[in-house]
Amino acid sequence: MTDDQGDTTPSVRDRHDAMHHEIRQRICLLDYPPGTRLSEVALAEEFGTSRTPMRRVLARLEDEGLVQSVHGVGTIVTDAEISELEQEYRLRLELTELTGRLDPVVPGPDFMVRLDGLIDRGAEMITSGTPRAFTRFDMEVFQTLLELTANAPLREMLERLYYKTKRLWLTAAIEAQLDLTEEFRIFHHELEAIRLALRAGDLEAVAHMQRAHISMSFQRLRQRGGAG
Amino acid sequence: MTDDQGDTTPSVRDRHDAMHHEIRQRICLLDYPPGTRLSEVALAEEFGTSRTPMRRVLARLEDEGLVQSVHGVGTIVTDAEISELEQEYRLRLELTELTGRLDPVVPGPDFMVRLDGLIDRGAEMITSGTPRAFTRFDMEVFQTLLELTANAPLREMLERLYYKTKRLWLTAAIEAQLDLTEEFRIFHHELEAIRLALRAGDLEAVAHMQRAHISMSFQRLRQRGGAG
DNA sequence: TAGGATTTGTGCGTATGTATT
DNA sequence: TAATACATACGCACAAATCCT
Repeated sequence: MTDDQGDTTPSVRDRHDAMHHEIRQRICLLDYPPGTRLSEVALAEEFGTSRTPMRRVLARLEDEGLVQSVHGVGTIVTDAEISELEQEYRLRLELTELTGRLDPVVPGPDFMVRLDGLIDRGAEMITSGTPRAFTRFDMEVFQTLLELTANAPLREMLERLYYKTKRLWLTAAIEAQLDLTEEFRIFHHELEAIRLALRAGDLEAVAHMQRAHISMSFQRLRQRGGAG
Repeated sequence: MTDDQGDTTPSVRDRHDAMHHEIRQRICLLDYPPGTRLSEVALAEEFGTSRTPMRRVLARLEDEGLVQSVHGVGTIVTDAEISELEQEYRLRLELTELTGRLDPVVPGPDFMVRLDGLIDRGAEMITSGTPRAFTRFDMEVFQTLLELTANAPLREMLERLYYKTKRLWLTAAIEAQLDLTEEFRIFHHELEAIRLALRAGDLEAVAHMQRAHISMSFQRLRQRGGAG
């Protein structure tokens, strides 16, 4: 009798995924900004485990490029110049477009209801949102729109690229003194456009819409970053 | 004084990469066919280390989808149906095409010399090659052609997809009773076509050439696999 | 059905490397 | 320059889970 159904005791893998997900989110929310030294023992204690499983999580984060462990020094949250980020952004553009061609999933009415809810929350966030809340919201939207393709490896790679680029977006956006309220507004507009395309059942248009906005978002970052 | 240059003592990461590379190659060469149970202690002893670093390697292979560790059972080399492989193949097609557009690298004369050498070896292999030698050769060609793009994340993802699909190609090709000599011949022809495109400096053509051949290769596999 | 053999997962002490004083 | 502090890397012993007899 294993836990193949229902909520019995969480398996080893579940705990691993939960810790990985949590720490990855902290990195993207800048709870652990680039350069932060993460302590194996401190994290292990916090999550109620020992160093060994935590090292497994940190190793995975290292393979994903989010942290780097150096013997004798520590596990440091990685940083990158905008120029280094550009390769990842351009690849992310192309993979995003692929979601419209590779195993697209026409969403059901429940999906549209969830999207409506997200868009409403996004509208409220324009005036009252903090950078942190906005990032959380962005992550939630990303995970939702990822359901529009059934191609598992594509989803996996898009997720990797998203977290690797998104965490530095917030850092760079603050440093470049971008008008975050304006960014919120643009994002909200993007979501409405995506909803329109979804209602028309045009998943390729949805993908191109996302691609265009990611491209413009990076463009704004680069212009301000290069200027100021 | 660290080992940043020259051949001083290999670093921790070097040993890790070497073990990972070796075991991954064994999986693709069918030294460890799908379903094989890998022993942590046996592998650790063979590589002259303990379980801990070996577990780190196996964990990475698990993240890459090549093996799966189950508590109390063992670490098993994963298997997949052709239908499951199709998603990965289609994504690989698209990423291969991207190598011609994302940070293409015009190769120098030394690269062309190496390619000439590879093509010559490929010609010999048509008559005298074993499936194992052919796979090794295919891996070497893949790594060489990967140099034609400078986009690091694209290379990384292409590598992941290559090993995840290639290891099952050999299994499926043997089971579907494909004419391997004919496959060798086709591959050699592909390489000559790629060389032609490279001499013309048309990297986009090189990418499309690779894409076309990967597509046709999978097509042959699917036809025979579905028929017999 | 129960028990033993085998395997992966966990916890912790120790070794090794780095940075700072 | 040397010593001390502290971090990750490693190795081993034990716990937990599964399979086979």
